[in-house]
Amino acid sequence: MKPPNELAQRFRAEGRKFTPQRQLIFRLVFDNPAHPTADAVFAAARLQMPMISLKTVYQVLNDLAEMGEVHALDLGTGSIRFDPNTTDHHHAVCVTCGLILDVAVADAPELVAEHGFVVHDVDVTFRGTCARCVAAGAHRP
Amino acid sequence: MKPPNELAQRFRAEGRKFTPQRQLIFRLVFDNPAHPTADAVFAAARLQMPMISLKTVYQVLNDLAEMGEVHALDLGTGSIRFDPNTTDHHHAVCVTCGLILDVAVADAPELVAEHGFVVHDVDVTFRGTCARCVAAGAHRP
DNA sequence: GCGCTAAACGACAAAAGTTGTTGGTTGATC
DNA sequence: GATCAACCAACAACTTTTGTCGTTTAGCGC
Repeated sequence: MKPPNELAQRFRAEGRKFTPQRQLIFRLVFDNPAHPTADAVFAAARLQMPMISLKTVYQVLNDLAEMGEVHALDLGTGSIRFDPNTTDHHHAVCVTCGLILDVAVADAPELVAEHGFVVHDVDVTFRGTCARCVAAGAHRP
Repeated sequence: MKPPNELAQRFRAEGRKFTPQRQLIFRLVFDNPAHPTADAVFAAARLQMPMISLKTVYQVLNDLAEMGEVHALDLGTGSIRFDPNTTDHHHAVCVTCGLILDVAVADAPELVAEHGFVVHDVDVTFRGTCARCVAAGAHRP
């Protein structure tokens, strides 16, 4: 995801308006490694802009996803999460605390080619317990 | 997933009732490679038992998932899919027709160990276009 | 600065998938 | 057969996400 000031340029270049709401959401998502849900972004946005609506947050996040500036992830946690890191990587989800880690991709599997399946995307999700939860002894609550 | 008659024994051994509804759902899911949703199972069950309720289907499928007899998959298709194949394998989802293929696992990635993350499960989803849809020229509708 | 036009905003409500509640019914066991 | 826990179906609630719509606002040329 581009930094907010470059995003502003891109929005204007594409004829989109660069509203204060969008500006706020950009700042909240940019360089945010927490993989927030739309609701989490909404809660954070509300603190600074109490009148912002959930619909606007969804709209802006979906716009960013359409533009390829963020990735919308379904990690099986019940809601879609947004990731400003658009480089190719996997995710590790802690089943205890919900922590989400970025994981580098090792090898692109050509296995599926045997079925004649053309792979566009590979979504890989590791589920387990993160280091902190292991240390806390909370393997499986 | 065990065959229905063995499942009946396990249910009885655990004190669960082996009702006609459960029996029907077992038959519909057993050896079914289509990865059906709860709603699809419901539709199929209805043909043979018109009075069965969607809640019952969910309840039975969740029971089976809890018992480890089926896997509940969130493949990003909007609803949970149920897979009687409980061996370790990946899935390939055709973004055009929704076909779901089973894919063998090549190697368990130890990458995450570097973060101290203990991996319980690895969910890998390939998204792309299946051979039939490629042949039909429907790469991206 | 000023006005025009398309776009975005917020409030409301609805769609889809899943789960909770409840009261009556049924299965397994003795 | 009698007992009792468990299951069943109907209904409604819940969560996440999206559609609708009238109003407001940003951006752009003058």
